[in-house]
Amino acid sequence: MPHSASSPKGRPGRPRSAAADRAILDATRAALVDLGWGKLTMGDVAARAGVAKTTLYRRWANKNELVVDAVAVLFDELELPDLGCLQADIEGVVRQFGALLARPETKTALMAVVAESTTDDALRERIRSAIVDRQKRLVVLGRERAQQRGELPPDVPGPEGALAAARTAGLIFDLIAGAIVHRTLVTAEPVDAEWAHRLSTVLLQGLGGLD
Amino acid sequence: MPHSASSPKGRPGRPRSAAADRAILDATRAALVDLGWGKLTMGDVAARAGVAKTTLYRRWANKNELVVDAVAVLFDELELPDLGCLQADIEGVVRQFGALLARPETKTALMAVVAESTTDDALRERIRSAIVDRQKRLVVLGRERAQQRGELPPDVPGPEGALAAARTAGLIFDLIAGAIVHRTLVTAEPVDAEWAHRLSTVLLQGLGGLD
Amino acid sequence: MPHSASSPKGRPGRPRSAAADRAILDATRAALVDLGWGKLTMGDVAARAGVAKTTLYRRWANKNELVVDAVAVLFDELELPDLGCLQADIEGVVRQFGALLARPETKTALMAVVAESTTDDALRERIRSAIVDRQKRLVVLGRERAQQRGELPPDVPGPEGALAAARTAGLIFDLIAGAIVHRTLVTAEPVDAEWAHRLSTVLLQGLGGLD
Amino acid sequence: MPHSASSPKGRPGRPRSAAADRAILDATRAALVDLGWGKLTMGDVAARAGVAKTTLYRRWANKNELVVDAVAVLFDELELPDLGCLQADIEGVVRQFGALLARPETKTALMAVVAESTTDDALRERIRSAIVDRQKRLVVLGRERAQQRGELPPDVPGPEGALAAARTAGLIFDLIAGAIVHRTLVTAEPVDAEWAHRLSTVLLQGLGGLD
DNA sequence: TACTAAGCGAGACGGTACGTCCGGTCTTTTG
DNA sequence: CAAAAGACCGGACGTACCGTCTCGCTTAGTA
Repeated sequence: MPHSASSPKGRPGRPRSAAADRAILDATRAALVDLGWGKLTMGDVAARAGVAKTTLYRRWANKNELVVDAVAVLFDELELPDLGCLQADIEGVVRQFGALLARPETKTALMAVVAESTTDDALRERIRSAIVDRQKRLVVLGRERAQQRGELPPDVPGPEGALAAARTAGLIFDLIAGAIVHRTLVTAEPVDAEWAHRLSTVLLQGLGGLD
Repeated sequence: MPHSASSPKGRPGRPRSAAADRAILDATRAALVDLGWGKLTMGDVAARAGVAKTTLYRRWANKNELVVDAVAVLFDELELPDLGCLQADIEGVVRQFGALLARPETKTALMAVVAESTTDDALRERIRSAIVDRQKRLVVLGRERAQQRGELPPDVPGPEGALAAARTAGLIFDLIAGAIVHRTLVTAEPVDAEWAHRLSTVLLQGLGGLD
Repeated sequence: MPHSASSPKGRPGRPRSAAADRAILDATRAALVDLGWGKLTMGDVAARAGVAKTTLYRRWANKNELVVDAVAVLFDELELPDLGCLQADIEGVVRQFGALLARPETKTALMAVVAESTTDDALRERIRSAIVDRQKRLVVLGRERAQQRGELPPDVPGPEGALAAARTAGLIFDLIAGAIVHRTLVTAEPVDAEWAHRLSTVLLQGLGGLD
Repeated sequence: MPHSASSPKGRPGRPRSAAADRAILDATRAALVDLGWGKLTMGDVAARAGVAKTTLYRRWANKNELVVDAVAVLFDELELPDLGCLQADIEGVVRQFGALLARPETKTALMAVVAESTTDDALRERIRSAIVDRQKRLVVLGRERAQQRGELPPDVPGPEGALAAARTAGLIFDLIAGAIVHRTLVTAEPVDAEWAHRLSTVLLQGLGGLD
């Protein structure tokens, strides 16, 4: 998602190199792994990508924008495979997310980007739209599937029902994502099958208590 | 915790100024609030503290060490007030932690420090010992209190019982801290009384399901 | 004479700014007059030149190199005007050199640079090639003119004659330059017409005594 | 000549260590040889002397004062031995001065101190009184001896005679000292017996031509 | 086929902060 | 008191990046 002129067609002049785009994003992720956010430099990314610094700045306004774009795509690989029952589905996605965060590139990328966002509202917004909100779909999808299977009661109809559903989805998202992130980055212990099972057990059991 | 020579007594030469220590740490926290990690500069901290840059470097080897030390103390204020029942205790600590993270200084500090730690093992260890582990005591204490009240069954005696208890404490810590951090820093919505209540409800209900 | 890549043609990238070169050298001379070698700082020179400090360091490796280059050109203005007879020629060049060293920029520059060279062989070589050797031409030229006028006997032919001529030229150069420098910088009295006359008289008279 | 309190006797308190004085001056000369003026640091001198920096500053107000004092004594060893005739006397003192300046400590010291003086009038005055003027006695003494031997005519009596004598002495001093210094420090070739002989020849022959 | 507009590599540019070093002062304890 | 030790402030050092700029050259589409 480099910030280019809008009309991709018929613009005069030499077109941007798609290969450069790819090389830059790959180089950014590689540099992030090797160096972390703080030590990553635009010059180094350019050199890794075999590209001039100008080519970076023609596409992204600054380091933040570039890194967020380079990182966002990493989180798109999460899926909710249908494993037959809600608990299995939850465990599956927990393990997936845990595995994702176990990779140094994603770990570094996520934390760096979130940290930088604490004092940069525009960046925070970009992160939310590019990364976080795209994953909430997993919670919504899992809930729908469970309702179809009869494991969860259907939504209360009407606006207050929808509101309650949204609130619960938000809580679950914070719980799952937060627990995984905390275990990975702060506690620094692995998200293994056993831990995923215990987490999903607590969640399922606990959610019953929310009216 | 500046890295000073060990023997505080009878060393020859002019002793380090304790006032400078304090001024520097205060200035660091203030700068962190105003500027965030990335923009914070040693020169600025020195100027705020009314101190020469050399005085900073005499005490801390670099920015990371200084900021971690400046930040660590902020998390010591968390307590577990006895509110009569386990749910109230949990809600209380959740709200406390939420309020703590709502302050810009703590929010910025925590994330910055954690992010930096993803590529710096020494820093990660320093964080864990200086910040994280000191808060696990809250979970342990809450559990003991609830057992005394009869709200939770006593620990199974023997080593495997202790192990199970430790594992559960770890899960709870990740769940509570993770959810609060995630809500505050990623979802960017407040930890209010209502959310704290829902979280504690899920937790209490869910914990019953673990064996 | 900034230390740049050799080929001035067809090099890729933005070319060095010639205006910056000039501004820096001018600023260096000005700073040298105002502050002297010891107090001269690269930051100050950069500020006077309206240039970033990096631009200085891109061209010169350090203060010494910069100042020598800035100073060297000052000594190129010396000439040997044909005043009709040898004594007048000598007096002319003595007065010229005296006037040159009377200017604070040249005085400061020369001494500073020579002093620094006493412990820096590379610097000494740079000075000799950039400043000193270029002035020996005056002695050689004056001798040739006087021989054409018949005021001095022609060189003895053969290698030993050339050697003797070179030795004498060296002695004369040390005598003239040394006396002027010493009077200006150590004795700190002016090189006026009368002193120039007395010096040239001693020299002319004295040179007759060499074989 | 450290700037000490005036009364050396009966002062209360612990007396200054004379050993420290000597150690400091020796260390200063040594440091000057090793490092040159520019790189010489007070801390280094103190360390070499096995003395605290405070002890330096208690005796000398700053680097300049210390170095000039350390250097001045070096030039006191010049003498004018009576070799029987004027030319031999001159050659003798030329060789002596040449040998003196061949030593790195004197070479460095003299130039450094002179260079620093070009922008510091107080320092220049201190140098003149401590170093230069003390050597003019050699010229005056040589002249007197030659007059007693009948090699030079006696001074013209009266004030204008004295003035002329002083002027000539000044010229000779500038010529001799200047030529030696220039050859040693700029031309960077040795003052050997042959060169000394040629210099004295030119001088003696040339001086006959004055009035 | 030439023209034109933009992309591109290279690298200079003005800034800003880094972490180090030194000058000269101040504050301790020890003699 | 002096001396040794060393902390202190101030300020310059030379380096590293940032994000911008100016070159000469390449690569399209349009005339």
